[in-house]
Amino acid sequence: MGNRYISLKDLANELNVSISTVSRALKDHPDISVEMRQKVKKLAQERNYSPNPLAMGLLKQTTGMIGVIVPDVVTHFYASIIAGIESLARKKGYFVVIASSGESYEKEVEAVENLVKARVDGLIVCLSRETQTYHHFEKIIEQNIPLVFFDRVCLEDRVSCVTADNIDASKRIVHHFKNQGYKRIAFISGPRHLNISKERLAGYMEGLNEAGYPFSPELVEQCNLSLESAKSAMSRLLQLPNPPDAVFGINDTVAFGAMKGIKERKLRIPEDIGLVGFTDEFHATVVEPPLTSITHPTFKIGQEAAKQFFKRMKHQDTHHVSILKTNLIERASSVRNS
Amino acid sequence: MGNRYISLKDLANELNVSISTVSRALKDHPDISVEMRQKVKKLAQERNYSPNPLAMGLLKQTTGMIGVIVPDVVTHFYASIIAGIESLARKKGYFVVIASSGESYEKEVEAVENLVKARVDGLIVCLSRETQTYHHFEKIIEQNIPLVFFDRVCLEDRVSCVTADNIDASKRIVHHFKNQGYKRIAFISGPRHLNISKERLAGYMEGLNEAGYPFSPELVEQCNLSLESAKSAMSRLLQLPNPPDAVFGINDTVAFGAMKGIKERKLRIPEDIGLVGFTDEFHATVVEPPLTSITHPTFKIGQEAAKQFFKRMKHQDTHHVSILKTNLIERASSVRNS
DNA sequence: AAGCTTTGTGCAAAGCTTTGCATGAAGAAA
DNA sequence: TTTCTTCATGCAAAGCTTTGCACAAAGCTT
Repeated sequence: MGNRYISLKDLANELNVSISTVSRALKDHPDISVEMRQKVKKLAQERNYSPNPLAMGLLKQTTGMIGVIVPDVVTHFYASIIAGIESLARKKGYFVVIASSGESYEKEVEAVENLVKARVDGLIVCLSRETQTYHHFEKIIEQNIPLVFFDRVCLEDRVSCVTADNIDASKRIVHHFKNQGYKRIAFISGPRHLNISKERLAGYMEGLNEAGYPFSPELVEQCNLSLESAKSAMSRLLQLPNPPDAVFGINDTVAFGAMKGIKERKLRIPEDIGLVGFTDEFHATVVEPPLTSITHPTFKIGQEAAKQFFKRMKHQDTHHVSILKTNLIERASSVRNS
Repeated sequence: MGNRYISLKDLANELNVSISTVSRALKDHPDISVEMRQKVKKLAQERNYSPNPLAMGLLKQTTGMIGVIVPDVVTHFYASIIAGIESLARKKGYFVVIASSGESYEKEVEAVENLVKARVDGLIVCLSRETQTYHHFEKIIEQNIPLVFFDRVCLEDRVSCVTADNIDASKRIVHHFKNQGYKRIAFISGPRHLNISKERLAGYMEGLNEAGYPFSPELVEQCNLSLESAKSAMSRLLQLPNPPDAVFGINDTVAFGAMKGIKERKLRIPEDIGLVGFTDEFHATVVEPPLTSITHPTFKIGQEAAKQFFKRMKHQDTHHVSILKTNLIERASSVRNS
């Protein structure tokens, strides 16, 4: 019936010893006699004692919580990364508290504030698509609170970051298209200020260069990373006087948006137009046709982010940029002859 | 530089007043003079004071955390429900801590223990597919810890539960198939002990009855809710001497597994075989052909679960079974003539 | 037997907040 | 001037754990 948890005090009273004796006995402190230790442990077991994390936290000045901020929680990409973070956190006895920015700058700032007020031990963050100023994170850095970014990152010179090798990946996509005989390769990018946009664009251009293809500015379209805006971007590309015969979308949602746009025009994939996404494994296989894509090792990204986080927890002045290798997996959406 | 948070003590020292004065001033306690209140508030603002939740928690015996246990976190269905829970929790100043059972009974038990040790204020749970005994939850009930189940539920007579109207939904699926001219309707179910299996089977049978269709036991297949096992179940159905011309899968993963099984045999959907899922909105639209399905109001389920949770927090001895209406959305996978 | 070491426990502070009760001063009433 | 209010503020306990230091008793040495 009683809701109350058993405390050291309760055990101490019952055994007629002091709280400190109980505390030490439970930790096998050598000062305590062996019989006492056993007696205490037995009772603790019976009463189902577990130490109060609030008291511990107060003492140790730590909550054992990691705050994670993502643009949204329902996209498989983020859900899977969160799962990766959590797998490591749990091992270390930490909890993960998730906040969603909903791709909004204001909500991101708010989430940071809330999590800090809740005294999380640190933050793991993927920037919202709107975020262009970083005061809120600079404050975190000044306060010496561990901070790790992944995928969409900033302040790389001061905090740990985990990203995919975007340049290399984009280059490989271009080469893959070339191998499959595609000639005019378009790129649907995201907001210019995001590192993923910059890096993937750079890789795309390097790839074109290496492939001996000309760079046509009209083949680079912008979108805000939403499905709808990606679909419009695709439509614009298809309305070009000289439309592309291949498209590379900057991330999973964009790839789907592009696919919808293509299907709407009754064009065939991969015959009329090749499509490659920058996507996580799961989504790529569920659509029709299966999407050729650079697949992110999402779970691993999460784990790496957590790893960097704990490294930072140990060593105040550490930070590190992890660049994870990606995989180009060829599927039906861009393979013409097989 | 300094990592330390400002405490009431710091403010008190700086102002040469006592901690209690500061505490009361911040809450506009009438005992404190107006000037003092203003002075304190100003300094608190400047120093960016925020109360330490650990100390508050210790005092109030509450952590402001809700533990949520789901079979997995990457499935859109659960992710979206969690988002629903969180939206309400956040409003009330609570945090959500997520644990995944991975569909394993042991891990579920472990998750319950861990969350209780972490002193969550209560639990919102969807059972793992393996869970058949409920000791771990009965213990929670005895300890008077608020508990709410959703989707896969148990102990309905003692705790709040949120489910879809499974019987009604299943009936509607059968009628829909009949309207589309399908004659032999199969059902791929899950583990028998789960309420969703029982209820959806019941609805299926009632539906057949109402439709004037005979019930053929061989048309009810069992699977363990994994994609693979659902695919095998589908294969078994297709190998029947008299195979079905319509299939209804018990949930989203099963519907996808069935779809894979059907495609593998080069059968056409909906021409050769109709398919209806019990799915959340998102997945249904991303596959090809788009899946007719009973769509769960996932976000709303989460919100309702949270609502019941807070109701229980207020009133010790409350519990309530919420049954949410579902939607049958007709899409290409089961519509023959349109 | 006196003094020293060893062994086993207890005290109390720190970490932070809230809140009932006490205290002190100032002002008002007698 | 004395006593009683009133007003503003401080004290201390509670909530729980860890840990440095103090203390007491017992056993040992000389």
